[in-house]
Formats: sequence, C-alpha cells, structure tokens
Amino acid sequence: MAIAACCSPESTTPFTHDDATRLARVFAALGDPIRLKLFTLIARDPSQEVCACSFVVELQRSQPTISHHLKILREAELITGTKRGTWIWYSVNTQALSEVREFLS
Amino acid sequence: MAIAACCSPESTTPFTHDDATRLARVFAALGDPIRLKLFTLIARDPSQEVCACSFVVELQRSQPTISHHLKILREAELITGTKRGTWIWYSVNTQALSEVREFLS
DNA sequence: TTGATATATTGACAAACATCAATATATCAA
DNA sequence: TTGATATATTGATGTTTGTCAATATATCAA
Repeated sequence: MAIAACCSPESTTPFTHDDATRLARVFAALGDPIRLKLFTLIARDPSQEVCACSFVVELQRSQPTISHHLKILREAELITGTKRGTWIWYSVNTQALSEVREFLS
Repeated sequence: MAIAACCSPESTTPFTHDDATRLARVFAALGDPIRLKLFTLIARDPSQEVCACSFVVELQRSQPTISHHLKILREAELITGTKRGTWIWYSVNTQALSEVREFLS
C-alpha cells in the first residue's frame, strides 16, 4: 500500500466511532430541507415556543410526515416538546446547539 | 383544520426551499460518521492540509468508499482538494464553515 | 358520552445512500 | 515504455429515508 510513503501512520481519529455516530445523527437531523425549516421556525419564533399545528400548512407536508420529522429532531435532542392540553409546544435545546457549535469551531 | 385557532397563519419560513436544500446538503454531508471523521481529520491537521492516502487505513473503508465520501464533502463545499502530482491534499473551506456557524447562532 | 381536533404510529413504496469489487485514469519512476 | 501507485468511476446490492393513507390515541367541548 505504501501509505507510509506520504503520511504519518500514527495520526488518529479525534473521537470514537460512537461519538462520531452520535454527532453525525445531529447533523443528519438538520440534513433535510423540511427539518431545517422546522428547526428554524422553532428557533426563530419570538416567543421561543411554537405549537406544532401550523407546520402542516406552512411546510406543505402531511401531518404524519411533520410528526415524523419532529421526532427525528427530538431524538437528535435538537428540540424539546412539552404538551399543554391538545397542543405540543416546541422549543430549541440550546445546550445541544452549543455542542454542535463548539464542534465547528 | 382550525389551525388559526392556535397559530398566527402568516408566520413564514425564513428562507426559500432552494436555500434550505443547499444548506441541508451541507449538514447532510456531515451527517455520516465516516464523513464526520474525514472532515475532522482534515480540519484538525496541524499543517491544515492532508493527503487522502491515509484515510483508507485510518477509517477502515475501501478506497472507492473514501473517494465517494470525499466527493460528497467537496460537493457540499466543506473541503477543497488540490492535486500535487499523484496525491491530493485536502483542506477545509473556512468560508463555508463560517456560513454554517452563522446559521447556528 | 359524543364529536371534533392534535398528535403519534403503522404499513407500504419509491428514492436515496453506504458500501465494495472491478475497472479506468493519471502521474511518477525506472 | 513499463510498472507501480493515487484517485475516480461504474455497477451491483442491501439498507435507510422521506412520504402518505389509514388508523390509533389523547384531549377538550358540548
């Protein structure tokens, strides 16, 4: 293979595969246009909390599809939802967000 | 639908679908553990430039697989590669990176 | 309790993705 | 030119993903 001819062989990956997988899941959660819009709508709402009911109309996707995308964002811990009666109010998990920001700096 | 009952109907997505798609592609590029490691290896190298030849051994993936992932990172404009003779030296596109960072803040 | 509404789950399907073996291209050295 | 090496492309395969219709669950109001 002769890789030693051009590269130092002992440089290693800076985190474990598990860490990489977990962080990759966060990026992947933002890696879809609909979820990116969902996240932005939640993050940029003046009240910092948004009820899910508008997303179907706003993003022109079916209710199950929106629900599915919100679940992915929740599982990546980018957002949290609290139920108040019939509605769920979403807000951004600022700690997860700063971890991502820290990785990128 | 009675969505007006809980949400102001005129709140709108803060960017176009095309913009969301383009930015989502950048996040998706980081949304795979192998690519996240590739990116990190390139970004954290002291010399700021890394030749591709070590990645096969380091990340335990075949050469075509590494080549494929590097292409995705390149197409997302997260990295750039310059050919010097037989080898290609990769470095991070810092401007694309700050655009992503800006989105997250 | 009955009806309406908000959200979640299931099942299905087409499209996209990660991966590798095989092959191709390009560069360098002898 | 010939052989070796670095990277890219192609083709194939199994897996994951985005989407929706149908259905389920939960909450509220009458």
